[in-house]
Amino acid sequence: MKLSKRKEKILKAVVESNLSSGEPISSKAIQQEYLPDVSSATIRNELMSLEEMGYLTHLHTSSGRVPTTEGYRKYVQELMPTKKLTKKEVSQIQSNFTDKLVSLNDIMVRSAKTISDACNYASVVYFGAKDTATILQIKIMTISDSTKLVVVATDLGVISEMANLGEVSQTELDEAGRIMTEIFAGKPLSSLEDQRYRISKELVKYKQIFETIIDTIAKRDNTKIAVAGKEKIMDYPEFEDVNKLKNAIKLLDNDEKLLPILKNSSSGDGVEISISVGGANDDLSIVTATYKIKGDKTFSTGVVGPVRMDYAKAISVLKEVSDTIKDITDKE
Amino acid sequence: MKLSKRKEKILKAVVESNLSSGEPISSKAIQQEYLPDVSSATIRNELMSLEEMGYLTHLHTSSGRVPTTEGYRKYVQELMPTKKLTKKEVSQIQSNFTDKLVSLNDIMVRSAKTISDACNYASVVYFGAKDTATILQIKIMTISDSTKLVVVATDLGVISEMANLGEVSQTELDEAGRIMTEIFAGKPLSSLEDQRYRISKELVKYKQIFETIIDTIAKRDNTKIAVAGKEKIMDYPEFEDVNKLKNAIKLLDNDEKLLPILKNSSSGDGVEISISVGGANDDLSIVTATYKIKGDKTFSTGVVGPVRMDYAKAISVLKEVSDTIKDITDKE
DNA sequence: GTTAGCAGTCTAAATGCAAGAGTGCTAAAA
DNA sequence: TTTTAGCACTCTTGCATTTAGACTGCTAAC
Repeated sequence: MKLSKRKEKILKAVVESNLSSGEPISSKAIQQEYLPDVSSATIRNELMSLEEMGYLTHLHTSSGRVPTTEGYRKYVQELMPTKKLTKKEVSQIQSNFTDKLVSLNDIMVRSAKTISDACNYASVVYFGAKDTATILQIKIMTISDSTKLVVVATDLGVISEMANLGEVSQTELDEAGRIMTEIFAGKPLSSLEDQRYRISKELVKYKQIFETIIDTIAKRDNTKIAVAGKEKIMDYPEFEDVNKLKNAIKLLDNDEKLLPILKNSSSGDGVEISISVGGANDDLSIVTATYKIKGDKTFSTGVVGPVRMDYAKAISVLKEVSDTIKDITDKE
Repeated sequence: MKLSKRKEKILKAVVESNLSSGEPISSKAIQQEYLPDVSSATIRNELMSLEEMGYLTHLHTSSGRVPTTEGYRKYVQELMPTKKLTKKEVSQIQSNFTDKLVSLNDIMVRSAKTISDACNYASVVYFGAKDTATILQIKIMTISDSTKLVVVATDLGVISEMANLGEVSQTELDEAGRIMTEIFAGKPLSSLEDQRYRISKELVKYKQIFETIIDTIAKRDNTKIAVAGKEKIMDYPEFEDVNKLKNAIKLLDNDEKLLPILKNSSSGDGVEISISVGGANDDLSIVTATYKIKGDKTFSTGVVGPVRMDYAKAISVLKEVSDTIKDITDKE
């Protein structure tokens, strides 16, 4: 439904006022600060109408208006001005990616840190590409009698993990690596898990080695999400409430909870905003930007902050970071 | 100063009551629950005396007594009963270390998780041994044209990290690895940093490679402390206060703040208790256990919880974990 | 369609009161 | 000298009441 110009102005005023102060706003204040040309009574009428539409709400009879989640959504979708980052901010972001990133983990961790620093909220990075990264080569190296190092090189970076394979000669390890490379080269990383059954049946000789390697890589993959800047959101006034703070931290510390939210909101390509995510976490918003790199590999970045956060800035930062990552990974 | 038997009993009663309830205790309650043989008036006199000595305090005229930090200290040092872990608890702890640990990181992370789970507080692990681990071998492997994998094997486990060394042949890498092994084998890990100047001067040919490797390993080493179970302490009632909660989380999220506390309290060998650590963090206690493994390498484990925590249990858990780690590392 | 004006509602802060908890002191008992 | 009973005193906590102030919603006039 299309709002009248004046209703748009008023909704915008309510949201922006709430964004900066966190307090409800009265009809009189709207008149004084945003719309001096009409009377507060007229604004009151409009407010009532916007409230009926579900964009605003009322805490009690004599309190000013605050936007509903719906109101926020309308704002970010239709009314919000875009914000351009300053040159300084852009170069600040880019400077975090000047040295070459060699492991998948590096990219995630670095991105998360960069985003969080740039917009002063917490940030999450989900590198969906991790599952679909294309395997290039698998090597196993001898470290000590029983400890071996498994290295999986992919088109997006390298994963290396120690594994305890027992006493196996380097010759055998080389062969095992060669065979695994033959089977998996060109396939996505996730195929390691998927084809576990087939492999262990087909290649009886190295069954034990394969299984250990698959377990090791799979285990390593458990930390799927990089989170940065948790401490940053603690200072926003909405988290003066202990329970809200606890909820926020528990969410950010828990990959299992975070993942569905991230995956869900990043269904489309591009920027998506989820306001009031999670049942108990009414006070958290997540702005996500999902991009494809190297063709079809998803890369989701997100800013996690209070519902009244600077959405415009968050979006700009995410776009900048995503573009930078894209540049890096596609260049190679 | 030695306390009379009765004063000891009363101090013990106040501390233990406070430990379990978190509330101040009155003279009458002490009489009923701990010392039925004397009147509450007598207890009141003793309480006054203990207060003068600095072990107890008073929130206001008509409130019961709570222990001071000094009182807690006296308690844990002289009055606390030792607590034996149940068989179940012991095997629970040991079961976390059954599969072989191959990297230094593994040991830290696993220990932290185990401790936190066993006593339901947050835990920190500082593997001082990391700096002094003896280097056994250094290898550099080719992953792609420019990306190489640096592997440093030590007596305590392996460190592997990706580095961008540019286009160098495997032959050269082998030689560089061989030379570095020759120089560093038998020396502590920290010598990599320490001898940076000497090396880069002595071995001009591989200077670039050496420096990159040293940087890489040093960078990796930045995360010196493993922290686990942050979310566990959030549910203790003392952290209903937002600021206390914030302080606790900020401390646990900040290695730079944590390290001096850990290093400091683990100056001696064995168990140490720091109550009310950090200026603003009056409500956190850290119980640390520091041990030497493989001769002279320090390994500090710690339990971080509210001041009124189950110290006896924490100590037992730390001892058990430390013993287990010692077994593992010394066996090899 | 817009506005002024006002009654009505709700909050938030201040005030006062009563009940209860626990101490500190005194004087008597052991 | 130590212990105890008893009581006055202090402070907290919870509750009810009041008051001032902030806004709205409605009505009637512009």
